[in-house]
Amino acid sequence: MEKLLDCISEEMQKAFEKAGYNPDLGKVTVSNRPDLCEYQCNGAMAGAKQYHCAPIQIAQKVAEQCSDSSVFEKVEAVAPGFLNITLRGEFVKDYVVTMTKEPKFGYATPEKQEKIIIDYGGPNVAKPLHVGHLRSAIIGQSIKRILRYAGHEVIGDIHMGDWGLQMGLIINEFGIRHPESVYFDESYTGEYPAEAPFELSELEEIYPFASAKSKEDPEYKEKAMEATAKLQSGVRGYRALWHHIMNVSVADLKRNYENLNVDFERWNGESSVHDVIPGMVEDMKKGGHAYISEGALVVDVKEETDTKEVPPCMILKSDGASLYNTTDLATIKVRTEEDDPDEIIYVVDKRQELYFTQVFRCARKTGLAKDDTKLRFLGFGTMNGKDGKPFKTRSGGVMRLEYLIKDIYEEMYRKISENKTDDAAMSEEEAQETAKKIALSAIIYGDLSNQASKDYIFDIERFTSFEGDTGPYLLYTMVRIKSILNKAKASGIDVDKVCLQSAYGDADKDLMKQMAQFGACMESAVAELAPHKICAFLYDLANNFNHFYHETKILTEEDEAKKSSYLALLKITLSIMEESIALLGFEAPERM
RNA sequence: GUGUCCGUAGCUCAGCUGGAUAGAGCAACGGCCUUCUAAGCCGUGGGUCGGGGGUUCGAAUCCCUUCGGGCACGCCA
Repeated sequence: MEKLLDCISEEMQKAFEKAGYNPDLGKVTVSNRPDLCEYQCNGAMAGAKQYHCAPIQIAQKVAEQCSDSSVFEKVEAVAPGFLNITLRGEFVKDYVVTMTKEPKFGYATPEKQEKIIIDYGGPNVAKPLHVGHLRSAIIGQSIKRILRYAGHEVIGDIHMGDWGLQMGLIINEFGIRHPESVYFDESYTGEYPAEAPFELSELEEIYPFASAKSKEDPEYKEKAMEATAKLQSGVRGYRALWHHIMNVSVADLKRNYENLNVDFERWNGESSVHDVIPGMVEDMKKGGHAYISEGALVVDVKEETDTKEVPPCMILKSDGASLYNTTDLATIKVRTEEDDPDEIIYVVDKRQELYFTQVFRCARKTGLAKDDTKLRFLGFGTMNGKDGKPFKTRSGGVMRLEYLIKDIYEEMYRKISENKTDDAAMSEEEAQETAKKIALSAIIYGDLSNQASKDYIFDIERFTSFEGDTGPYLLYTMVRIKSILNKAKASGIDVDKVCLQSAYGDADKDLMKQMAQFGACMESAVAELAPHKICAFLYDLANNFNHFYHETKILTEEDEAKKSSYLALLKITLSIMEESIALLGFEAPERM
């Protein structure tokens, strides 16, 4: 359905036309002076020059044309030329009623349904997820849900780091520790054991150990590189070991991402495009795009309009090895051939912007990506600690994502246990489930309510205090609504039959006006890939609701029509909130 | 050095397709629980929107300049 502001603007445009002015001037916006009016139109001032008269005169003439509108309750011309608009309660109420009858509350989804791949997550195999992985996961997942809501076909691909030197490091170190292991016996031709020869904990210990050692010991690093080469060339034992590493590691990654309510349709990584790299490189050479520069194979990606120097895109290092750009290009090739997406979105640290500019240009130039495939870089900022520097643990180390989640969960659990205001005590199981939901809302909302592209400060104290503009505040609001609806049911009211009657006062009218912004909110969130717009909308909605809640006695209301209308309003508020927080990636408990 | 992003209340941030008295949250202070969950609500104090020019009837918002900061800038990812 049409957005609320568009409906109002159309009405205003008619008034401009009737008054003899250009209808384009009739654009209406939400008032920035809510004490004066609900909506405003500044077109009279914009048009003053065009019509060579004082803006207030135009405004007055237009206002006169609005007197018998079914939309406007009141339109006032105010100096120097504002048009201050108040809507009819009936109009707002009817709009909201229509919303509830439409799918997705009347949000008009884009006409063209696209096939979109989102590349996010980007964990490294055999390395625990740390806080640096949080943003990509949460933002990517939310965008996936938002785009699906808009009707697109969306595929999430985790794009693991599972093929480079890190794997060689692990295999090499494992070989040093277990030289007798069958995987290193080159004469062995039998089946390898199905069971992995290590536990996750050992894997997690090996990698940082090997990584540190390789930096100090060149000979050790040489061995690890040899192991990498052997793996990549297909040595059986190395491949078998690699599969074990993958299985153990991926199982753990899945578990961790599940805790964040994050999932992927594709668990591909660098390894999955390894085989297409040689052919791709050949094509680039044959096509005349790739040439040797300073020993490395590169493709020029400069453009005339550049305001800065854009270095060439490197395809192979001077030692002939592939690198990050190579696998990303090969991934584009595979995706184009297998999926032929309309768009690929990369949810990656914003510091990689230049690299992706190079990769995108190279992919276009060499024909790996079709001209009409959009390649979009969505860079996110760093998650900093209270000191404004990248987030660290107290001891200065990198914090594991698991521990961060656990800390917040425990704090939540403690609060729930303290807060025994409810008549029936929670079971242990319910308390844990509830704490989990609240903790997740705190983490996700804390992240998504910031603009993705900006750095933000992740202040644990603030996030565990849960007051004000936070996820738990939203959940609390929803739990309140659920509680009232449950009590209404218990008192014998058929909650399915209640319906919106009218806007009785400012509080319920304001709440309805806020709901009516849903379509516009979704539209901009989709267009700009901006979950924070949904956060802002939700926060406003919750504020409006809480204001209404404190102004209004609902269950004790004696006028049945009013009571029914209020209860209907609660139901709509709740369902809009439920649908919205689901797009962010969390859900509300029954009580808290 | 080049490019890029940012600089708004004590702190963390909105607002930035130009509009009327620049908004939230936290922190501070003062109210509101015998009545639908006080993780809430209402109120008070707090800002020359980094500085300086310009465009405009009107600038936090657009342009220029300057200062301060982050980040990136060919063999890491």
